[in-house]
Amino acid sequence: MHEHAVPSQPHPDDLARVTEVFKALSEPIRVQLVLLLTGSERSVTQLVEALDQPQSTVSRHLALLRSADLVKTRREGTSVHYCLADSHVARLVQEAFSHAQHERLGLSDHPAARPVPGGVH
Amino acid sequence: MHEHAVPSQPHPDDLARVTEVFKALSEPIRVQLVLLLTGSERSVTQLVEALDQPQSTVSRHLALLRSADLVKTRREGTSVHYCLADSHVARLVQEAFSHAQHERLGLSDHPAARPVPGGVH
DNA sequence: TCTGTCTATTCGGAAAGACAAATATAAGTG
DNA sequence: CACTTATATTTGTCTTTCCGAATAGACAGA
Repeated sequence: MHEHAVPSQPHPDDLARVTEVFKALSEPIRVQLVLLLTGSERSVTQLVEALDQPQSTVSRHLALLRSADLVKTRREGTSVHYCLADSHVARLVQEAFSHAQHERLGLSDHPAARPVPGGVH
Repeated sequence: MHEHAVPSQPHPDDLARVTEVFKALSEPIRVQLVLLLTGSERSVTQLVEALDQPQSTVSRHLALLRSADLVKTRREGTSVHYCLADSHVARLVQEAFSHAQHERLGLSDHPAARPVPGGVH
């Protein structure tokens, strides 16, 4: 298994892109936005309500996610609906949570990705 | 597939941990350090040479990675050897590069993770 | 202990990023 | 056009983070 590997000297564009994505996901509110958009699109209003944060704050973070091409928008009348740009981000975030969960549950090293439905409480 | 999912309202500790990890990986030099440590441990001197950065800079970033429990150290005489704390980080970074590569190559959405050996030049 | 090597930490300044109120823009309604 | 709703952007302030020279600490050999 694992015949594939990124060389320790990666393509500069890839390195830049990777860090851009990680930076975009380095704030709790933005990770939460990604989670909320995983599986279903949502309007800004819905996101503001879900996060209970000022509208300008949510909008600003959405703008950042959009400038990183992690989310797309669709206008519908006066409201704007956001959704994930592709499955990449969701997958990445999913995996990160899987790891965090394992750590929290005291598991040493995970043998195979195996998150729990509902997220283990 | 994909019966598992993180709830849009994740465990607070997990959210904190996830953003901590993403933040740790949001700088090019730190991602490069992880790449260099993937598969083999390295001394600080080796890392300094590989990255061609001031020793204090490399050491400072290593310290951050260590405080995030992403790397471990082993002392050997006067030198210190770093290695990844577990397979989580490597996996996450690996996946991020796989995504970046796909994007760079103009592929729309990847159907299944399938990185290229050597990283595609 | 003195010296050289290797690594970690400190420190001051610069740059980047976050916050939220206020303001601007866009679209629909009458 | 006037008005409302929904979203975006501007603005000033504050916090965080980064950089790297300088300094400190740890270890081995003489």
